[in-house]
Amino acid sequence: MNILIIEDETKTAKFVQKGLFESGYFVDVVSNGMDGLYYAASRQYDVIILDLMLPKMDGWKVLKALRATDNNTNVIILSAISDTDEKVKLFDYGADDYLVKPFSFSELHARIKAIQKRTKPEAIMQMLQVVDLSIDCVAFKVSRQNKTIELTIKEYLLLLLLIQNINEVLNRNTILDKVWGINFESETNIVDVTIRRLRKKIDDDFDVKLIHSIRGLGYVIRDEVA
Amino acid sequence: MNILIIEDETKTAKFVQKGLFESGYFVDVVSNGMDGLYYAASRQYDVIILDLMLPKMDGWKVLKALRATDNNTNVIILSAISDTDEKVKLFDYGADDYLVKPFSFSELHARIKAIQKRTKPEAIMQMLQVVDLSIDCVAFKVSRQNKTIELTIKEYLLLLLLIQNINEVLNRNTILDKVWGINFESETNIVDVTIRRLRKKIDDDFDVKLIHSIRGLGYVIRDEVA
DNA sequence: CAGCAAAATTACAATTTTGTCATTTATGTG
DNA sequence: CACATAAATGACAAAATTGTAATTTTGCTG
Repeated sequence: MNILIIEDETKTAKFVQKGLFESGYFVDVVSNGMDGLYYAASRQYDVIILDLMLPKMDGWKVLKALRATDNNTNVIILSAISDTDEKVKLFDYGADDYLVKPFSFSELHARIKAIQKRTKPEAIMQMLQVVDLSIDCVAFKVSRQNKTIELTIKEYLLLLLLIQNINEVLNRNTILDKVWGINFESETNIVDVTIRRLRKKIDDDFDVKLIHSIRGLGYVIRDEVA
Repeated sequence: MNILIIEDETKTAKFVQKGLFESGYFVDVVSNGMDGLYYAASRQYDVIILDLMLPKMDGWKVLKALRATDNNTNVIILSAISDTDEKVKLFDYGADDYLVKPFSFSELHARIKAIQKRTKPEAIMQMLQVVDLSIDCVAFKVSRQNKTIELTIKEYLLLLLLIQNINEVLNRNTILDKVWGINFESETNIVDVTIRRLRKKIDDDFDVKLIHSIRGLGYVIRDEVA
């Protein structure tokens, strides 16, 4: 997932870039329209975030030039004002979404995910979601409530297994088999330990717990209140 | 994974129940057709294992009644005899599989897994492919010419970055930024080293090289002959 | 509520990964 | 071909991950 940000206000650009990078996107930033057009032409982006007010060539012209060259990358417009007429005209020009400054990162992120879903329904498949936890399988990124969580491979594979079998209790032998490839009798308690380490990262700091122990059986991640 | 066993022979029922439970399934057992229908209606099962010979209401009637109520849970029939006509008729009635007594537990288990696979199509997975190298992002598996390759996280992220920008030369700073999050000047040669380690695993044993160095610029993975 | 077994937790040791640095090899240029 | 520079390589140390084992806590059952 590649995103191009065309924005001259360094503060906004940095803020958006940081957030997107942490959410697992690849992000390029340019500070004027000319550079933006050049980047947009030379690489395949999934979304372009375009500020309307830019030096040299404003956002309107950039958008027009983009569409004139048959580039139909999704464009999200950042505007300083909320003006319905402007909005309508921008959509006519081929904008895909419109966001008024100032905005929160989660707002922007929601718009991007919505666009992604709209245009590439299968791309969303690489994102798994449970309650407020999301996994980007491709980028190997996990986050809960927009907070990035760093997992090790074992923790990640365990989490993935539990989520792919959501609401199903998996016993230790099944987990040992799928995550560690151990399909013979074993005295190890590595599942317990890894569950512990995973919980520390994805559950300890949150009120709603995702991982539940089922005494005598195993573990389960639930998205329902049980 | 919930399974309902409708079987009056205690011995067979116990034997199947034990095996399935130890394999991680939730199992309910009832000993006659009436109870079976009642259970099937009140809970969502993934598979129903139905004996043909039952007191009160035989397996035929149970199956018919099930399908009449639009319950299309997968049904595996247990029959005492092997009869092609019977089999055909049962499939007409809506059975999903057919097993002749006596059977081994592993036979039954294989049928259950087959049905599972048939009804729940491919798990959510994203596959990336370049030449003869493929990446299963979800399972975190990489292979080339069907040989499994074990990568570390850094190697994996580097590979992914190169592949997501296939045929594009990425310079060291870009790579440092995207894989290591280092977006300031740095004297490190970790990119070179990790490229080396990656090559050892994905290129050294193969004639066609995927990773190419571009002197003065950076690295690229190509799927075209250059 | 006592006793037991399961699960959680912690500390520790073994192993693997990661990054640095020094050295060697390769490539392009005059 | 000699020089300069870039890239490749190998050895090492630091850091992180992984698995084991012992201990504590929790939950169930009589």
